[in-house]
Amino acid sequence: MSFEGKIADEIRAAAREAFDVELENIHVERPNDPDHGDFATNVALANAKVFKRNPREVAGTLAETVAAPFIANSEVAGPGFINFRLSSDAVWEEIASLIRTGERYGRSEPSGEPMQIEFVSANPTGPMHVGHGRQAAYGDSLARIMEAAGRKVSREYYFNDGGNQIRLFAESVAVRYAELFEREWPVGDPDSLYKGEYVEEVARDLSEKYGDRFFDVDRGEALSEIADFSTRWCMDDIRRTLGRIRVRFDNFFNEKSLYDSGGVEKTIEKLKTSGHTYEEDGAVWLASSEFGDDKDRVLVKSDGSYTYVAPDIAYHEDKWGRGFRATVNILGADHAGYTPRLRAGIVGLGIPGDFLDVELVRLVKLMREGEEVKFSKRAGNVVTLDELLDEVGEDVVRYFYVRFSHKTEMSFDLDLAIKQSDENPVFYVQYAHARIASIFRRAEASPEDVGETTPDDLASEERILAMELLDFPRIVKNAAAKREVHLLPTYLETLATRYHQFYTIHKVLVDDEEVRNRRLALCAATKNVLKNGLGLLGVHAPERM
RNA sequence: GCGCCCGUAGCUCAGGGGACAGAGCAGCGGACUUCUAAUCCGCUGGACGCAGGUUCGAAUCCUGCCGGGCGCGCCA
Repeated sequence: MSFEGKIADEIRAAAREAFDVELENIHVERPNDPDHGDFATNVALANAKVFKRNPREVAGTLAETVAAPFIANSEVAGPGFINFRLSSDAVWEEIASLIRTGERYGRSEPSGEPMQIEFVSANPTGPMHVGHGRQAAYGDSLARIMEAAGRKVSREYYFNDGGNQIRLFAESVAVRYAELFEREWPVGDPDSLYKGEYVEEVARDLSEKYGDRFFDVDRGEALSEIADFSTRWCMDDIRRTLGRIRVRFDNFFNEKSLYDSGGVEKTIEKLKTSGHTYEEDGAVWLASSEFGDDKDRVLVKSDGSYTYVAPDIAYHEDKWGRGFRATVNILGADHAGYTPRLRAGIVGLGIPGDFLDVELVRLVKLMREGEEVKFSKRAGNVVTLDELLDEVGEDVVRYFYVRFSHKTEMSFDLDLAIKQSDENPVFYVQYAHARIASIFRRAEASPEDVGETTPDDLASEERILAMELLDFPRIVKNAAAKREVHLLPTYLETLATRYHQFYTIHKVLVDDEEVRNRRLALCAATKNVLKNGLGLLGVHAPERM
């Protein structure tokens, strides 16, 4: 059990003993100011009404009543806080346990329902751009954190390989393809075509593989084959890029399979039967406004084709059918208005609305030379994730993406990112790890070999470092519960600071064996936590820098 | 206009209803004969957007306003 939990138990017992009061929700926290002890609680203040006494007086009595071997000292401070200081033995016992636990330190026992996290889900109509990158980094890190918190997680990528955008993309490729043979491929509206350079690349690969055969077959058939080829090309490209930043998926789910299996049709029929649809102007509408949407939405267009939401509802029904009961959808913030209609469809099928649990990731504002770079996929002026990775490197990119709350708009200054890449906070954290590795090389010892050592009295920097290390499991749990990945980078930077401060003041490899062993143990513990923490973000913990 | 999100140091951002609001970058000044100076220490820097409310106590919770972002297609 954590120290917070143990202290809460002690206080509960003390309140019972001294005041015959049963306390609930005892809040124990780590104070910002080290002068306020290792832990503090506001129970006397928060429960002033229950105690019907002066908070300072209550705190004084509780502080006196609390008696446990792991508490070295408890005292009243300020308006009625109780500050606790742990015994060095108790702290050290935890550090020893931390080292023994190794890579499992910070991980919880399996608990909770299996969870499915859907993220990225970028359409295969082009390369991943910097906005997708943020969703990929956030989603994958969240998945890792959830797993550490004990959940079983399935990562899924849903991709749209049918529909209007795909048709447009296939036409775009076809036009380039035709150009390679100095022929024309007639299209409706040239302005709506995709324009990136990669379109030409796809066309070139297409021509290399199939030659000019698409001029001889039926246009619709040709286009369908070109669409298959082009979407596969893009998905391969996307998978390769995801691999670069160490993002993996358990399942790639394609929209087309829902058409092929008749799933979309079945879902629409079910919605019709349930009475939540109606026909108007030749289209089938979902009465989504009954379920909190601003207005009703079209499911089946008057030309018989489906809107995007139709297969997506079927997809979520499929998720439910596969037995998932806890899901998270990670979407770009530009999809905020889309959620209510999807939820309406799900509820219309009799599935609980909270089955659709959405986490919106704010878009990335790209700056170049102080100017915002506006981009659009179709116009082809995107900054791709690959370009960014080429320029600043995988660890920097992954770390930088999740350093800030996914809820805040993030501006990514490309020039600054390149120029300052060696000042990026990720190196600060990694450097602490590399420094420790260097010490163990020098000591010809392995962090795993560090046995039990007595704490003696810990120096201030040693104690502060130790307390920070012991906070790691709580940070992981909290990040999982709040789905705030950025709490980890924030924590890791604080931890690295504590280590660098310790390192500057105390030499590890001293002659005094007891001191040396104690400091090596702290190094081993720090190395372990840094590695585990960086691992949750998909960032390397280098042995040398 | 309606809905969701966001306003904290010059910039990028942390901040579990509590004890003097923090970090990094930028600026200024120090510290390498010593386990990696990609580091450390100090200084400068703030109406926590504004106004009310709840509370013993609000950057944090509630309401209203102001400012910004996104959404409001038979696009995805």
